[in-house]
Amino acid sequence: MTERRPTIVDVAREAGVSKSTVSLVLRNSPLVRSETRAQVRAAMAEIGYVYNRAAANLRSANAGLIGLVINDLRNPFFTEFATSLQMALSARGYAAVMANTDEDARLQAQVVGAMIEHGVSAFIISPAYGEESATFGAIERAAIPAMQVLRGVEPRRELFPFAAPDYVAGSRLATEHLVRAGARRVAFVGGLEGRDVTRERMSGYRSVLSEAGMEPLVLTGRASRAFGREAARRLAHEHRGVDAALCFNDLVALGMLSGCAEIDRDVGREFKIVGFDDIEDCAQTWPSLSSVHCDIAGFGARIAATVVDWLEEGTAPPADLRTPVELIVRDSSRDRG
Amino acid sequence: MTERRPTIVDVAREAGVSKSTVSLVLRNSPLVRSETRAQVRAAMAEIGYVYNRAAANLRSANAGLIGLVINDLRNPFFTEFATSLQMALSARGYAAVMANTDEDARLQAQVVGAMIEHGVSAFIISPAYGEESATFGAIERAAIPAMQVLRGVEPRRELFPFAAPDYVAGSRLATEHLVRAGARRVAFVGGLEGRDVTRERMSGYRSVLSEAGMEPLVLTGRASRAFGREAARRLAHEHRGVDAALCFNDLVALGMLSGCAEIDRDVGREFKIVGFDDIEDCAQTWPSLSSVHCDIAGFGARIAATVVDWLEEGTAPPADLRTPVELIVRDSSRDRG
DNA sequence: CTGAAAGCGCTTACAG
DNA sequence: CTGAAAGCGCTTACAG
Repeated sequence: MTERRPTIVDVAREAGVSKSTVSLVLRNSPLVRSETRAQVRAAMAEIGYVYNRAAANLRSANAGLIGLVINDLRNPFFTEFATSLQMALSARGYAAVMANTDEDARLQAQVVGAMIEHGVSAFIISPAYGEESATFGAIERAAIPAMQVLRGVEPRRELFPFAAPDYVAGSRLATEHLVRAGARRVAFVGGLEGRDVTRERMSGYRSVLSEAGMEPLVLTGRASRAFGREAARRLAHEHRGVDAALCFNDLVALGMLSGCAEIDRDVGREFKIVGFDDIEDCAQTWPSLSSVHCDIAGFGARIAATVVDWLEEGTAPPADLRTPVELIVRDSSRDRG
Repeated sequence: MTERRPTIVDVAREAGVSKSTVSLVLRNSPLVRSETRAQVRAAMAEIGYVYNRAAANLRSANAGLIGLVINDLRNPFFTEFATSLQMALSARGYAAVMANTDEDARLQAQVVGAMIEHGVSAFIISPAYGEESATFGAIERAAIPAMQVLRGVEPRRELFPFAAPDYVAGSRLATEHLVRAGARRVAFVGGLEGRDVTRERMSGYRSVLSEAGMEPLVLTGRASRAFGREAARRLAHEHRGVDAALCFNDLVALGMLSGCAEIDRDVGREFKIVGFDDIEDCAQTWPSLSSVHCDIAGFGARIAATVVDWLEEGTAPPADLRTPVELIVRDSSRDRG
């Protein structure tokens, strides 16, 4: 089981040509006569040749490996993003080295270092908050193209272009919807203080409320089901006037749904909830969950295309790209029957 | 931004030694005097040297890249597995190239081919059902160690060792629990007919029921929330006698929970539900979901260790490894207050 | 303990 | 259209 893999020299011998010719065939060069090409291909099949990209990469560039570094790969929003991105890359002939950093900037710097050693051609990174200079400094020194997605922590956007769904527009849409649906008091629930994404997802909420002359009420906290559940209880006990909530993300909203079920609070008529991201679960819960649809699958595919174009055509992405979002209204924010 | 990366030759020049010595330092060889080692390390830091694994791999073996091929990466069970595995590999100095195959055997063969070109040192594969020979044939020809996990589709287990949680034991535990809790009629819900995993998760159910002298009722179907939801309705309308269900997995069970909420069927006392896998959501729903805990995070870490040992020590994994499972009883299968 | 040389499997000019 | 030669950045014996 451990005999040596055939190389282009073996193929050349089998096909009766020089190894340069084999190399040209591999690279689909038009210089090779089609007969010769066929001969070479046949020889490759015959002896079971497999291309060695590492060796090729040593001479040329573009290893065809993309590093995908994600702050929380267990969160379904990021999972969907990473999966869609990986599949789109694969369709374009690229493989993805993926790593979860668990929101740990130190771990992030470490995995990025490892990926640089592995010779990735580009990075796509949804960064952890915290000490970012180790990570981006290393990428910069290695002169590897890198995009920040979903979150931007490194301010030099010309060097590390940023792309994300339009969070501000999404929170506007959701808040307008709640106000129009008759909510008297709308809370914003979840998301950690001081982070850009929280700020953006809150800002549309704040401006709509202020336009409507309504008072905001913000409960910041971890973006988890557990926090959402607890928040549902707190709102019911400490803020009886609140009859609607825009959540930082769907996990918080799903937690609130559980919390409301637990305290037997009717969601839809009595209390309205809108999530953010529109992960798959939203359509399957009872009641189903209204959410800001970020088309994260499409976003992933788009980022894949952007990065591949960057590598292949040299067309750098815009410094700050926002993709459109849309509100999906379901039972959690409307009267049903 | 595009100047050439420093190589060991540059380091050697800077440190005033030969490039062989630099190489020995890189490989932590004890042959190098510690003073020299320090000099070399200082030189590397000074000029910003980064190790090029692709080049190293050309001479030696073990690229330190592991291929992780997963049938459904969006499913939280597999996400948790892949993430835990990747993080454990990373801690051991390995990077993971990951790909989702979306249950498509053709796509699987394609990504496996790409990973072989990238020179992965081993595969860990949760295979799609269907035509497996293209995939495993290619791995065999390339002589790359490969483990099948969670599902076994290739029968030659000496060549492609298999590991999974003990599904049979889990379904026994769950069924015994339901019977002991007073269920009169227990259904098995979800899982596609004819697949090994379905068969195993059903077999413990069947044997316990037969020991208890109870009739089985099986509703096979996709392992999705949507199917579970529909099944909850069907059971309520067409099989009124059924007062408990063991689900193929947690997604089906979560769907049943939604379905029961929808038709206002009380889960816990009136109707008992147990899921399988114990994904994170189980503890957060209302009512919380009983489930067979597979410790998938621990399983992922264990597989990482197994494969690394295989590569580094040459200790091949057992042909068929089953890891223990445990039943977590929550509100969905007990009377609460 | 350290250095000079060959070679891993490719690609890239450069001749022909 | 095809071949001979050099080189990518490392590691590996082999001398010293």
